Amino acid sequence: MGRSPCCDKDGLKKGPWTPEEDEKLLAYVEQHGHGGWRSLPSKAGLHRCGKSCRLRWINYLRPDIKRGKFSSQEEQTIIQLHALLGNRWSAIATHLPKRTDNEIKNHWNTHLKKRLAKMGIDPVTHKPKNETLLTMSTGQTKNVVNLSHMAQWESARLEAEARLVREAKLRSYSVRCRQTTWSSASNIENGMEFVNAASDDDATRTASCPTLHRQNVTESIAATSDPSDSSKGDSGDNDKDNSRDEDDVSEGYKGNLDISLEFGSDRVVDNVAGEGFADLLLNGSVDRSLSGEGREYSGESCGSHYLIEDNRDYWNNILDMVNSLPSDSQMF
DNA sequence: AATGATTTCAACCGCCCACGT
DNA sequence: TACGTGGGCGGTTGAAATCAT
Repeated sequence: MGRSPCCDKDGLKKGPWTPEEDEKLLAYVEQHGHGGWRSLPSKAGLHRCGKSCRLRWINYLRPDIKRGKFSSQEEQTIIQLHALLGNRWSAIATHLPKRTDNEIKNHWNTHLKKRLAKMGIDPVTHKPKNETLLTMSTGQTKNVVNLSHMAQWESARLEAEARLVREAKLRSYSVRCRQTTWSSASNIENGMEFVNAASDDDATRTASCPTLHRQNVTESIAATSDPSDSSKGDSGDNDKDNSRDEDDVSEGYKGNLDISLEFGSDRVVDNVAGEGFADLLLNGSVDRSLSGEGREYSGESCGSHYLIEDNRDYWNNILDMVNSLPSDSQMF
């Protein structure tokens, strides 16, 4: 199906925005709010395409935008999220408050990508690029190699989360934060927490209510502390408090994981993907999040103590590697 | 100081998806 | 169900800024 252009191209201005145009757009948005971009230009007295107006607002005029140099913390976050999410800039941007996807994308392309390349890491796959890397210290090499494995695993899992969300949405679930037994155990293995929210929109808006789902994690662990139970899988039998629908979701989650790469709506994935990870990266940072500080559970209760240690070391090393790099100017 | 090369980043473009009719 | 529309996304472009010679 074809579609008409978003606007009549004739007579519309392109290129850099003038201060006068900015003023008009700002004034209009302040008075009427944003949205309705197609009709906005004529209403605002702008000879611009609606898309152009939207972009200008989102990337420049929006009041909650932070401009200027990226902090090392922000750069770390971008690198780590890129390892997990790839070029999903909008998803990455949701974890960098006040930064736009465009800005992040530009920063990646102009700085971070080169930095990783300089380190011998393929910025696309986050895998070591050549054999020279093998001469690095054993631990570092191991961790870099692990990155791709973990990224692939996480991608598959996040896709499964997305599917779960879609299925849940279809069943008209009410919005809530919850944890399935399976996801609790596996997320703890990775030092991460995820939420199976019923609505992707609400999953985005309400974030993951970190406090609440931390509690849920603890509760779920307590309920499934017997490794034999979790190894049997959760079909609802060992989680009597859950509704039938929730059991269905758990089943779907487990059943779909292995085929998860076949499907996926990026936007849904993005929404889901970010929640726990944002908490991990921005609030707890790696050390705190992975060390289990202030939490009740232990990795061993899930039979995965070594995984926690492994991943913690792994991420710490990634951070160390990034931190050890001099700033852009020194490096390049 | 002049000039060419390189880098940066704002903006555009085309595509995709969700939603309404 | 098919179609039209709006909004959003990621890739790319090109002018401006910066750097190197």
